[in-house]
Amino acid sequence: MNAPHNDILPVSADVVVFTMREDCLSVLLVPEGKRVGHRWRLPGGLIRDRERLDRAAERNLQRDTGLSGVFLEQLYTFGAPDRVSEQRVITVAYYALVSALNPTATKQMSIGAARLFPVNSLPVMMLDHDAIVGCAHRRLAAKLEYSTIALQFMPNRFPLSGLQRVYEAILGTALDKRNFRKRILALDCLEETPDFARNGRHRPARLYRIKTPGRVEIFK
Amino acid sequence: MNAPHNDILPVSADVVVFTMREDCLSVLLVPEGKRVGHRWRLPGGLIRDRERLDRAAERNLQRDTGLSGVFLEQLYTFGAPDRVSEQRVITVAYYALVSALNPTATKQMSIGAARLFPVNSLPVMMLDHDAIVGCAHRRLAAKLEYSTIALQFMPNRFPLSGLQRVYEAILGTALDKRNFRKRILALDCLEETPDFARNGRHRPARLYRIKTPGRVEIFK
DNA sequence: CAAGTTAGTGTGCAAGCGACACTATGTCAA
DNA sequence: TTGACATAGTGTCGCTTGCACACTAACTTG
Repeated sequence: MNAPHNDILPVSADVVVFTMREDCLSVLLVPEGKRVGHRWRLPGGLIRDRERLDRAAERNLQRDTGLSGVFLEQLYTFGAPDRVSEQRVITVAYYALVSALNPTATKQMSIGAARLFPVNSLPVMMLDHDAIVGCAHRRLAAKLEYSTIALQFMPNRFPLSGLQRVYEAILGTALDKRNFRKRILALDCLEETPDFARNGRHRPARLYRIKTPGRVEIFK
Repeated sequence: MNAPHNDILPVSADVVVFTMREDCLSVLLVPEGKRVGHRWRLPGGLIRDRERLDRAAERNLQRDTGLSGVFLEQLYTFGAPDRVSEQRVITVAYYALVSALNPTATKQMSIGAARLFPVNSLPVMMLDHDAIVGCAHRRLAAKLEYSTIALQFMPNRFPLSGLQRVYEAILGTALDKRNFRKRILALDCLEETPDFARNGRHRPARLYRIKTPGRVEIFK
């Protein structure tokens, strides 16, 4: 019996995976079908009976893209019935942040048919997935102001200018270098390493490391 | 066939209704059953096929409590399977704010078996409904800082001291009168009326009115 | 060694925030 | 009528915070 029982609905957990590619905030999408001219969709899929919501998001993300062990937070639940053609689906949307230079994640992401798209030039997407991406982008930008969430994009060691480029890519605006450094260092969430990044014909940049990796601090 | 189909789940929309009673932030609950010693639960119920999520919240809220036309926002979606005894239910939680002196709402609320409980002395509740109320309370307190959401609790005309008591009840802390008035008036969301509240043996208080009722401003 | 490129640093001003105490105006009771 | 009581209403000062703003440092490469 495939027809939905009354008041019992399919529920999917879909994930907006953000990562930084070439200083551009990008989203990981998977093809909706195999034909040419297909649309794209968020990685995700149906939640199983007796499965935790966040576990369902992780599982479907791994199935669709190979990614696992990433930072994941619930975003919003979408469920307007007019969003669908045939079968109504409720979507519990999550967003994930992936470090750009995480080799494991990068390898995982490049395995399947998934592709990265810059958030400012997204392809045609299934259902209301474009609205979900927009919602996630706004949430992410808002969280920059009162949390250390942007550190999730950073590799183990990085220069402050790299972090600044992350902020600028998400916010879509340029930031003053001095004010940015003052503000970030005042958070007391980074510490100097003895090392420097030597690349390019210019002065090397001090590398920093996150004091408590994997932990997102909220400050009001 | 009542057993759930695989990957098809019951989804409920439940509502945390906040209102102010006797200067105390309170939540509207309905009895889980009719026996003595029953637990209490949030008003809410299953989402129907082809029904918008927020419409389902409104419909179930009206059915359980008689309330309608209130301020309603999505809170979070809860769905750990261990939260349940028999049947796993996913809950899309909403929160609603009701003006204390709204006679229509007050009348509606007093019709059924629903009862108001101060948020600091809640009864034993079904499933994880206590966690949902806690989550809603934290969200509400956070929104006081960057929005005019508290005005949803106020009647048509009210003194500033009344609004201050709302803030204090939600935050659980006392606020300085002069700083509070400065801050609220600086938002430019209220305007004086020519009238005063004359109650009690003391100086009457100027009554204010909301410039754009029904509209919650966000200021970052 | 000159040109090019990014790293790194401090100050001053304006706005906002919190601490803080007294006068004003009504009611009510003696 | 007057005194006691209760809440309304008002301004300043110091501190912190946010923002604008320009130059020197250090490396690479030709």
